[in-house]
Order: sequence, then C-alpha cells, then structure tokens
Amino acid sequence: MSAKNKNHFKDSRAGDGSAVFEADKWPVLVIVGPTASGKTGLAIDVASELSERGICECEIISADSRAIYKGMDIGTAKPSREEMRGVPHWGIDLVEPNDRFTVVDFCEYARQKIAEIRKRGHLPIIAGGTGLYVDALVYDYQFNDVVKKTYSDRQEMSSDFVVFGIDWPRKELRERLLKRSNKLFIQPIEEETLRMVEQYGWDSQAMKSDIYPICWNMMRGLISREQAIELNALDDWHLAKRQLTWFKRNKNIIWIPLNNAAERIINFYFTR
RNA sequence: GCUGGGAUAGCGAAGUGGUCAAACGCAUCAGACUGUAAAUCUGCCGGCUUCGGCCUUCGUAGGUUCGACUCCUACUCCCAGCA
Repeated sequence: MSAKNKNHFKDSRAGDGSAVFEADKWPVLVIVGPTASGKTGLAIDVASELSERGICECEIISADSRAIYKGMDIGTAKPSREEMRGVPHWGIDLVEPNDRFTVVDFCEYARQKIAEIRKRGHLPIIAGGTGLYVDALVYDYQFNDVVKKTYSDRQEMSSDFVVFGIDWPRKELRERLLKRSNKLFIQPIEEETLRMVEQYGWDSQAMKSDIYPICWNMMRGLISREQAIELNALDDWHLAKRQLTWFKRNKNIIWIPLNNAAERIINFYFTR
C-alpha cells in the first residue's frame, strides 16, 4: 500500500463523511485465507494505511494455531519485527510447544484482546488461517459438554465482525507455496528444528507441524534439500486445501484478490 | 551380437488362465470438522451412467482358449550380465 491510493480514499470519505472512526462501532476486521496467501502482510498494510491517513491505529491478533508456540519462528513464518512495521501483534508466542492450548483458550484470549484494543480506541484486526479459531470467535461457539452435532447452518454471524478472505487462483497459490518453501530453507531451519526436537521431542502437538519432520529427515540425509523443499510445499498445499474447504462453507466471507485488497477493505469501512 | 529381467491407470507398484477397471502407496479432486485443528478423519480416483449397470483398457501386432494382464509367436523400447 502506498501513496498512490490516497486520492481514492479521500474520494471515498467524501462520499458520505462516515469515515470517522469509532472504536465500538467499526466491526472487527477479520482476514482469512490459506497459508501463504498474504494475510499478515495485508493486515499490516491496512493498519499502516489507516494510521497514515490519520483514521485510527490498529492492532493485529493472530488466529494461528501454530504461531502461538514460542520458538517456532521460521517453521510457522511468523512476521519479523521489521515486517510488523510498528503495528502491535498479539496471539504470537503465547505458550511453550508442549503446553496445551485449545480453541477455547484462543477465544478467551482473543475476546479479551479485542476488548482491550477497543478500550484503547484502536481497531482490532484478526488475521489467521485456523478456520476453527476464526469461526469459534465469529460464530460465538458455545463450548460445553453437549454431544457433538452437525453445525452446517452457520449463517448467523455477529455483526461485530467483517470477514475478508484472500482469494488466489490455485496455480498461483502453489507457486507462492514453492517460493516460500525455498525461502524457508535458506533460513537456519535446521537450527530451529534441532532446538525444538531436543527441547520438546516429537510427541508435543506443536511438533506435528510438517516442516520439522521434513527438515529432520533432510538433516539425517534421508532426503535431499530439494526434496525437502518440495515436500514442504506439498504439505503446505494440502493444508491450504483443507483451509479452503473450511472457509468455503462460511458464506459470510468476502473474497478478494490480494492486490488492491487493502484498498477494498478500507473502502468497506468508508462506505458501509 | 548373445543371454537374462522388464514393459500394468498421472507416478510407483501388486496381479501370472476366469471372482480384474485391475490390490496397495503417492498425487489429483471433493468433503467433514464446536476444547491440542499446520491436527484428525471420509469419499472419489479409465470413460459413460437414471448409480443398477454399460463400454474401452494392462508396450505393439497376431495366435491358443469357452475365457488372457496372465500362455505362445513376432516386433518395439528399457535395464542387467556376457562377448
């Protein structure tokens, strides 16, 4: 997002003059999408732009079941300090990889953060690919002891949220996955893998992330670096498909392509 | 050039006279999902289908047989050993 879009925003604001930010009135922005779709970057873009325009400050809450674990930085593609561009991030590095952290924990955490952020007069942005986490929040799941049943009719979404999904043509997404996998293996992933294995072993749920077993096999010479990169991209693809299956069911998601996404999201707030 | 082994669906790989559209694995496609979800699980997976079935397949061409992916012959290609 850059200066070239500013005029566009001005026009939008002029439309009905409703762009005055009210922390309690603006729905929480939720950005979903498959892995590597650019959720985090988009959230930061939106936050930067809103801040730059003097509309409001934003804080991002990650809805990612892996980024909550400490130490798993490269493997879960956590944003770096620079990438965050000064936007506060929550929901990252919450617990140790062998700690239990459930959807319910996430909901409680997220609700609390949303309240805190609003109290500060800021806009909460939720960015994440863990469909269950997002749905649990947005559809206000009640976690009790009631026997499981089918919840196919999740039509009623709290108007407190607006959900955007990043849409990619399959082919392009797969290319991004491979590119990202290549980049990942340039970083000291072996070091991270070794540290995680030594510290937590293979039994913790957190270590079930595909990247660590793959990297481990590479380190033991069972597969080549190239194979590891491809395997990782393939596993990511499988994940992406599962995420998409989940999100597809949610009819309230507004699907948009990544380019222009920030602009479209901001326009949503200006014109709603 | 001789000898031995092999050619099976997108890939790998079983099958060695009928019960084979062909096990199994992978990939693909679709789906489920309310306390560890980057997890866990399900269906499909030659073509057509009113989902009962119908049709075309197992390197190529012939042959034997009621019947062949399975046996015989020739050919093509690949691998291994010998010259």
